[in-house]
Amino acid sequence: MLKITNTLTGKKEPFRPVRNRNVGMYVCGVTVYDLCHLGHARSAVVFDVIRRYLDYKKYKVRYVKNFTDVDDKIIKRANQEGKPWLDVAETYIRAYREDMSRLGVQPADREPKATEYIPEMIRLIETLVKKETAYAIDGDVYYRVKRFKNYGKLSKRDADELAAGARVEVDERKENPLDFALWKASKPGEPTWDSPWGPGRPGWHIECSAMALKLLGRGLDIHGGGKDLIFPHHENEIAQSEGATGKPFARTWIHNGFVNVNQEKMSKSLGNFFTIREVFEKSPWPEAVTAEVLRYFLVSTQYRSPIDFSDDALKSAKAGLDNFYDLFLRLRENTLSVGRADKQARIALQNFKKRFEKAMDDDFNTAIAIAEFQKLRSTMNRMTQEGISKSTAKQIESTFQKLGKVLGLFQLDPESWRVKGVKLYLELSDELKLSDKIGMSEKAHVAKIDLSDEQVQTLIMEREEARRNKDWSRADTVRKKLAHAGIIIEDRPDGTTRIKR
RNA sequence: GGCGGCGUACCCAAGUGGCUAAGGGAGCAGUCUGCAAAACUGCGAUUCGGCGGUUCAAUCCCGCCCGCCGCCUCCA
Repeated sequence: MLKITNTLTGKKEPFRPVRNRNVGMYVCGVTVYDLCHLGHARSAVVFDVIRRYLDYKKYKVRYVKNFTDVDDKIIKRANQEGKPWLDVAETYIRAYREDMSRLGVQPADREPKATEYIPEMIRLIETLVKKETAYAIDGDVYYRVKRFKNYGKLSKRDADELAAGARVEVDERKENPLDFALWKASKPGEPTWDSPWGPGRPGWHIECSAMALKLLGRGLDIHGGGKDLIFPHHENEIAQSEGATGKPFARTWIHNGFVNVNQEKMSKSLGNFFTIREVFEKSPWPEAVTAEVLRYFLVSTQYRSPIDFSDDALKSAKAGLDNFYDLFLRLRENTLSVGRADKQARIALQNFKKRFEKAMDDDFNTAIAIAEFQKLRSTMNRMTQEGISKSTAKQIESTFQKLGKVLGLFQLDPESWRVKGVKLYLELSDELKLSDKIGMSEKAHVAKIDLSDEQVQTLIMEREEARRNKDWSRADTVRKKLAHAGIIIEDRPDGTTRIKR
C-alpha cells in the first residue's frame, strides 16, 4: 500500500485516489522568465519519478503541469530586453522543454499555459465576487481572506498573526493586508484581457486554481510543487478554489525540498544557482551520462529533505552508476550455457522487486530504492562469478532496466556508458570548475589533452605490441599517456582490452 | 518574533523503542593480475549534536540547551 506524506495533515497517509485507479495530479510548473536551475530540475525529477511509479503501479495517471506565462517578472524581463512579453515566455518554455528532455523528464499529459485559461479565471473570480469572497477596487480584484475560515490550514499559519506581521508594504485600498490580487488592472504596454472589472491581467495564484479545476476537477488527488510554494501560493489556491466551489480542492499535497549549495538554498537572490544547461555544458561526461548522473544524485535523497549540490556529490553519483554499468557489461560478457547460480539469481530478482516496491511505497523513498539496487548489484556480481547463463543474465539486465526506469536510471546502452563509441574529444577536468562561482577553494587543475580517435587507436596498438613483447615499461608508459587524456585501459582475462573514459 | 525542519562514520545517506545502526562514495588490507583496473573478501560509527527525563530498555518518545537551514515578500 502506497503511503504519502501529506503537507495538509502533516502525516504519512495511505494513498486512495478519488476514482479507484485513476489519479489526477497537478504540479505547479515554472514561471517562464528565465532558464531553469537545479532547483527546478529537482522538482521536475521528483514528480517525474512519482508519476512513473504510479504508472508502474498500474494507476491511470492524468498529470498536469502548467506554465505561468503571464506575470510581473516576465513583463519586467520583456521590458529589459525590449521584446514582447509573449516572446520571452515562448523562449523560456522552449528552453524548459529542452532542459527537461535532456534530463529524461517525461512531459506531463497536459502542459497548459496560464494565458489559455483567462476565461476560466474570470469566471472563477466572478463566482468569488458574487459570494463576496472577493471585492473589486479600481479595476483590481482582491480575495477577501477573512471570508475563508480555514485560511492557513496548509501552511499551519494563523491568519491574524500573519496580518499582524505582514512585511509587505500595505496597499491602503485593501481591506486586509492579507488580501491578495485575483485580477490586476493592466498598465499601458502590459498584457491585457477584457474583464467585468475592465482591462487587466490575472494575479499569480488564480491560474493554478482555474487550470486544476478545469482539467482535473474533483479528481484532484495530488497537488505538488516545491516547499517554497506552500505559502502563499498553495495556501491561496486553496482559498480561491474552495471559496468558489465550497468543496475540498486537493486531497494530498506533496512538497519537495530544496537544492542547496553549501547548506544554503539555491536561489536567484543569493546568486548561488546553477542552471541545468550550465551543468550539462560543464560536465566532463557525455550528455546522456550526465543526465543519469544528475538524476542519480537527485534521487539519492528522499524528496522532502534538502540536498546539497557539489562537484563531489556528482562525482560520487557517477562512481556509483559506473559500478552498475560495469555489471551490465559483465552480464553481457561472462555468461555460460548453463549457469550454476541461475536459480539463486532468479530468487534474488524476485526478492529485489518486493523490496524496491516496499521502499517506493513508503513515501517514494528513492534513497532506499537505490540502496536495494546496490545490494542487488553486489549479489549479481557474485552470481556472475559463480556462473550464470545467458538467459538469466538477460533477465537480470532487464530487471535493472525495467525498475530503473521508474527512477530514470540504467536506461543507456552499457557499451556506450563509458566504453568505445562515445565522443573521444574531451576536455579533461577533475573538477567541474564550478568552484570559483560558489566561492569554494580553488582546486581545479585542468589538464587539457585532446586526442583524436586515431591517436588513441595508435597508442593502444602500440601498447598491445609492447605487451606481446613483454616490454612492460613501454606498455605502462602508454597506459599513463592515455590516462592523462582520461582514458582507462582494462586488460581482461580473455586477452582483450576494454577502453573506458 | 511566529511556524516548520535538520544535526547518524572522512563524505553522501537510510533507519528503528530492545535483534549485526541499511546502502553508496572515498580509504586501507587480502585474493586475482606482468603491472594496473574491475570483481570478490575483510576492515571501518561500542555509537547516532549536548545535557537531563520517561522506560526493564532510547539514536529513535518528552524537556532544555547548542549549531545549521527554510517559510513568513517573488521563488521548485
